[in-house]
Amino acid sequence: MATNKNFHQRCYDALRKVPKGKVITYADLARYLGSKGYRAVGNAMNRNPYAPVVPCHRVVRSGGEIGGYARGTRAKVKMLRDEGVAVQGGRVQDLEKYRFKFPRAT
DNA sequence: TATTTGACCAAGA
DNA sequence: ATCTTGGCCAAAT
Repeated sequence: MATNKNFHQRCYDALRKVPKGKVITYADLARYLGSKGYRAVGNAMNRNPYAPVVPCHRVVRSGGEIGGYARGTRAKVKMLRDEGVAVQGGRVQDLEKYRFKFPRAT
């Protein structure tokens, strides 16, 4: 079962599956892990920025707002735009369009 | 072991 | 629209 590894580790593993040009919300990520620890997810990112292998910058808030980032929200926005995500007014436009959905176990 | 912290969320005033 | 309050979870102190 997936609950063996540490919560953080699972966060990184799941986040790694998010393709470029897509984003995911903290809530969805937590929900995918079978938990409601939205904050724990963000905490994991903040504490352990596994650098390039884990695209922490693709995680945004539920309302489409960018949220925080270890190196500043500015940098986060910049990267998202660079990946093709429309960010304006401090939030993602057409969140539903860019939102990534995890495959579910069959 | 207990308390604090945080890149959050939703609802209320 | 902004601000406050309560809730939620795991890691760090």
